[in-house]
Amino acid sequence: MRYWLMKSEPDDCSIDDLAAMPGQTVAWYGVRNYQARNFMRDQMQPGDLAFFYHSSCAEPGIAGIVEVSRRAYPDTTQFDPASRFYDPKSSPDDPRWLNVEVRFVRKVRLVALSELRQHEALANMRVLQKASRLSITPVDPAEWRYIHEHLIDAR
DNA sequence: GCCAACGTTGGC
DNA sequence: GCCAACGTTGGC
Repeated sequence: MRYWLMKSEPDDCSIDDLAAMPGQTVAWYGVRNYQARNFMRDQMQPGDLAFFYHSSCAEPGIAGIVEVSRRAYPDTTQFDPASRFYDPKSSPDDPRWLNVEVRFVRKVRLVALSELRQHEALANMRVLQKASRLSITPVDPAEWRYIHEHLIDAR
């Protein structure tokens, strides 16, 4: 069982959008980066937990907790010419892109990126590194606990 | 809107 | 296989 941080643009799908979905689940389609794909394919398992992170928005930060609810399977948008995620080089026989599915667990007060930066214990988090663009990153269990104890459940 | 970082593409 | 050009991400 592992911990993750998953970025979503709230204009696309916010934590509130996820909570409002049927079954409170969403397919994490559209990942077109091999490192992130490999995390999904090789490591992410149902039951894994993740910070749901709002990116590319006015207040970037952790907005909620989600759980992996389905292991990786072929991303259907890669075969859809009408999709912005269409990949003409991928074939159904040998799908290049996969996605997991995640389920809403809970919303948390927004823990801003600027706030995460203030904690020495979190300095190694991938999301805090300069120009960190990877949309799915592993989170160390100690960091996961620290964020809960000091930033989410505190106050 | 700017721009740094960095992944991908494609010519050679 | 190198590497320049290009596109994208995402904080600010």
